[in-house]
Amino acid sequence: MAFKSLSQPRVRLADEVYAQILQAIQNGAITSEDRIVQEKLAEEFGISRTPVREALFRMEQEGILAVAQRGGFKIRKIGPDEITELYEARCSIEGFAARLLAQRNDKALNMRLREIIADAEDLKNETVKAYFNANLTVHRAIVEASENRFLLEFFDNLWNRGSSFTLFSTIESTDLSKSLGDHMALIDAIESGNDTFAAEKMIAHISDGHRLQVQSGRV
Amino acid sequence: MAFKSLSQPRVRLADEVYAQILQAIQNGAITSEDRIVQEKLAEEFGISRTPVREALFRMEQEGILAVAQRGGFKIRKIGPDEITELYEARCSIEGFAARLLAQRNDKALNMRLREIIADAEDLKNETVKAYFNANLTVHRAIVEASENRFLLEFFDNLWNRGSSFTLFSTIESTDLSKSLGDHMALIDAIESGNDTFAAEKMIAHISDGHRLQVQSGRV
DNA sequence: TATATGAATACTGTATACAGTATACGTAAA
DNA sequence: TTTACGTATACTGTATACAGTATTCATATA
Repeated sequence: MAFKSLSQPRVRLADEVYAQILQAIQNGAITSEDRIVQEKLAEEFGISRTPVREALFRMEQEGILAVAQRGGFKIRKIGPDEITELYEARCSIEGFAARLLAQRNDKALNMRLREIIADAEDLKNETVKAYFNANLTVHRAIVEASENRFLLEFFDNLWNRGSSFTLFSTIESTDLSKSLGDHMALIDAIESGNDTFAAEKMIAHISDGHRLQVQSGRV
Repeated sequence: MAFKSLSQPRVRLADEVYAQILQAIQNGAITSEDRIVQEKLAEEFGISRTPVREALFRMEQEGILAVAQRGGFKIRKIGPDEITELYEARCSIEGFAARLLAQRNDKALNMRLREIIADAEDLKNETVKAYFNANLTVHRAIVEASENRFLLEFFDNLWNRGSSFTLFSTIESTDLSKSLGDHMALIDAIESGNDTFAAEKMIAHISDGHRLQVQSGRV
């Protein structure tokens, strides 16, 4: 009789702290007005400063947090220039992912992506948060399907920044039906097997999203 | 009379440790056979474990180091699949940088890039290391010129991995004259103002480098 | 000779102490 | 009332201690 393996990597408090801070940023419990101080957070968690400090450094390195005036960290805000660059970086990562998928031209995979898009856009609640998650699910599925761990790591890096939540949410929920068509058109382009065309379509899609951002005045 | 500002950010030991470890990896003082242990390194540096530990975590997060069997870290090796993905990620980043430069079509900038290429490829010593540095200088200049901080961060992330030194060195130094032409051809493509063409040229150039890697049997 | 077990050592995660720097606040003087 | 200065507090970087887990080694037994 075989037993189930009990071997597990050692769980670190720093990782749990990281996850909780990230969640607090995403659900608004920590805002861009807040100053995140090692000692204060350690007291809140009831642990020592060491794992808190390690988690905060990791988030700083990932661009989620920045050093605050008077000590501590804050959610890293980005200006219009950096927002443009963030969208450009998305074009680079996700455009190339589309290119790789078009080269592979895997029909079953493309069908699966269509299902993911349909599922993700079947929203129960048309809130900003629900829309952000749907958009993230779709775009991440495409990059994940490219099976390139670096592109996925860079994608997560871009989307995990605290400001991304508000940035990448669709501007108006009334765009939903339009957006649904847009995503399926991406799979159409991938299915064409033309890698440059697929990349261009993804780049155009993301650039459109950026244009909507600028037009909304949110930046 | 005005005085020179003395205000400087606080220097951290962890940053100095990071720089020294990275340099030791690049010049071969630390090899892929070595196991890097927090306590051992702290003793060598004559400091406590805390800054060493922070530096090692940072390198692990950047993909330079990986957790070793029996404790400690080692240089993160990558297999053939990951090498392919690393070149793909380069295509994504550097291809898009070329695209942005073609869109900008700044003649003075392009001239400056030509000078950088000529300088970088005027090698005094045709060693693997010299060649790696020349190649890095050229490719990084192009990404830096794109003025997108995310692309540059991702570029550095890819090139800073310990294995990158051997990966991205040109196979044979006799390729030098060919390589020199290749890089200038990239600027030709950028100067054409055709963004898709410039991107394709960069992608082809990097793919060629990957093909040479595979043919050399180094992977 | 091979295997099992106990002890020693290696290594790490976290807690806490200490020292230094930055900032805020209260008070006194102009 | 404003400014300057001293003190208190905030905050952080690093050192060191402690405890737990993993690995290695030596010895005993089969």
